[in-house]
Amino acid sequence: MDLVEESPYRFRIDRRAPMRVPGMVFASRALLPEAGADRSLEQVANVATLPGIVGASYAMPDVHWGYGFPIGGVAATDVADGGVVSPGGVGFDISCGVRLLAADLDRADLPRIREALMDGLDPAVPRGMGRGAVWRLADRAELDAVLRGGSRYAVERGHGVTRDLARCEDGGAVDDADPAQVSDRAVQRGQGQVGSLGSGNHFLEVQAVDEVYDEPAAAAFGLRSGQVTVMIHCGSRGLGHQVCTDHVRAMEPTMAGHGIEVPDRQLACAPVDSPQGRAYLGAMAAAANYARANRQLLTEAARRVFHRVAGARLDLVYDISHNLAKIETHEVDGVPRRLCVHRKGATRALPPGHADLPDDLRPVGQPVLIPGSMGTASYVLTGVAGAPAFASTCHGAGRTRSRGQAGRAVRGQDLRRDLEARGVAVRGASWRGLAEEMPTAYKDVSAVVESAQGAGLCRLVARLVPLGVVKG
DNA sequence: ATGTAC
Repeated sequence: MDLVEESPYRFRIDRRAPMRVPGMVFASRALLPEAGADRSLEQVANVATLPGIVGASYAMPDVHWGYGFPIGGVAATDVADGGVVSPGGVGFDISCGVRLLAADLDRADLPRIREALMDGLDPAVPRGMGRGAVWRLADRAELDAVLRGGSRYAVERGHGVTRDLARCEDGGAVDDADPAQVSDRAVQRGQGQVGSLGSGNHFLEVQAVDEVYDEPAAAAFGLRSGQVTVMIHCGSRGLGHQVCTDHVRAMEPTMAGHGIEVPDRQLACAPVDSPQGRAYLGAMAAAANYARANRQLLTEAARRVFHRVAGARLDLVYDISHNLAKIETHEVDGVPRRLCVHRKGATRALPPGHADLPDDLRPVGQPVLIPGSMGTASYVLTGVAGAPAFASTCHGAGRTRSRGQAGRAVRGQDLRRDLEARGVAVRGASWRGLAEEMPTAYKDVSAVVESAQGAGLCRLVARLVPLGVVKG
């Protein structure tokens, strides 16, 4: 893949047929995916062929190989110009995302209560493949209420406070969810998983604010140096996975009829303005709301433990997805256009002044939450004005080695011992799952966020370090 | 990510 270095942190893949736009990779030279080991830059070029794509096919500094689209990819299509929506541009874990809670505790309080907190969280946070959930839904009607209402429905039912919703993307629920487009099989898989972490890179972590880079922004977010925080990373579990599977299958046989040809079967798509496009977006919104309710219920589970063990409160800083497509208006060449912005392993980062931000955050910009790999730092960033890539930035460290490679390279027991020796308490779901998340299977998250800032995508606000991890 | 292949 030929890359042209436009400036530090910015590499172009020149347009050549059948690409409709160039590719644009935001990364330091050191973070660029290794050719041969990872085909994600070919995927960036493939995405550039999609009907209606505008600007460029973008890759964030944590880009790596994914299903059809790269993880760490952003693509916007023009709805009025035959623009498509593609389930592969969202990912299997629809509205997977991160929520950050701020405790009224200081890290100096932690040594004496940390083990009690971790022992309280361990049984209170359902996790692992399949297995258990905080909430048992009565019937399909109640699941439909979750699919329509997301965190708003959870709060209505007493799982949270109204203030939480002001600190959620979309006020806690995406509009236009269409539960009728969610199959019975997806419903069956989702019925018993609302309020569960899942597995893989999902976690609930007790952290401390280790360094503040931007005091006014941190203060507006409700964060101060030394404060204890809780980060929750999870998604839409089996329900979101089934929605993706179902709608890829439904789109495949309709593509020729829409006159769409793509270089990779995994780029299955349909015009936003088509029956298949609308069906997917309705189901995707429903799965997104499921993921938001999931994070809201896990928040309540953590709150109960912090209250019982430490008499402490947890206030929501923000909840943001990094796997989602949204219909948004952006200026393209000075003209406002309705775009379907796919962010897959990429985080929306609204700039200061944006109308969709709550009043108290509007002067600063949207909080962007970046989880690191297990045992390493996480970051809080904020959006900046005039950024490229339709107000998007990175989402995490980004894998460099597969799950299988990682699982063979280290034993979970050894990894846990190393983490505990470095002051990180570990409550895992399985030894194998722990091993697959070894930090050396990931890029350096600090280098990723520095590249994202260097590329003009966002600004650093604070660094968080782990004290204890409840691992999916 | 995922009842890690219907």
